[in-house]
Amino acid sequence: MSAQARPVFDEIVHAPNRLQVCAMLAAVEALDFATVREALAISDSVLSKHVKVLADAGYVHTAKTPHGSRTRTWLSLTDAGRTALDGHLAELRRIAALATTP
Amino acid sequence: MSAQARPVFDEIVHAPNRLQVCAMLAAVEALDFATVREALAISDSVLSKHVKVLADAGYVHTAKTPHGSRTRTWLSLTDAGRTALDGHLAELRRIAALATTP
DNA sequence: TAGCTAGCTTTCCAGTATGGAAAGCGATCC
DNA sequence: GGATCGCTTTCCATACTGGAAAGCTAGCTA
Repeated sequence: MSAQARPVFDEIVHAPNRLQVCAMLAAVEALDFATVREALAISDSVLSKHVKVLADAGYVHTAKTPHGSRTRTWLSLTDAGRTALDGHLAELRRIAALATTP
Repeated sequence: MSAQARPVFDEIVHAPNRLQVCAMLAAVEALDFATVREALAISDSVLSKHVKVLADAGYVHTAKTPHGSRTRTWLSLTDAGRTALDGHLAELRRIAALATTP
């Protein structure tokens, strides 16, 4: 799966919080907004803005589903998002490899 | 050697250009200013500022040596720098591991 | 129907980071 | 005394972050 993606440094994915969001989402089908927000310990507004950045980039898909009486927003990584994350992680590995004396 | 450093996310190391500088320096004894600047394809001022940030954090040591008639500035990772880099890479690996479905 | 609430969104408002260009500076070289 | 090299620092403009607060919508509740 994330075997050999083309190493591409992706600024959108690199931001600390977004990197974590992407990594969390990559492991599962979907996660709801509140779960991610609590995992990262950031405010609603901040997560909302990061999700918007990822969604605008086409990396994350959001879906609102009725949950009990309320609505719940589910976040999931799109194919493009997975490709971007894999590529970015590959680039990080490449850079990390520089840190190892030949 | 960078086997199991304590995973600590380091903002100073995380910035793209600085991450590369640290990774490059980790692999060798030292590199000179111009070599690093060309490798990253950034301006003098930008590299100088990043080096200053790393030096202020105690992560990089700079030394000027006479080279021919001119002076050359050598950059090298300090022990603290290596520890920070190793810890940061460990944290990135930890995050990356989240991206792998259990 | 008029509130009230949960669950995001958007706006507002700093504070910080980044980058290039240009000006500086000390040490040669001519 | 210039001109250069090799960084440093300053200047300036843009972009990113984050929290607080105001907004919005849908579904209760009285």
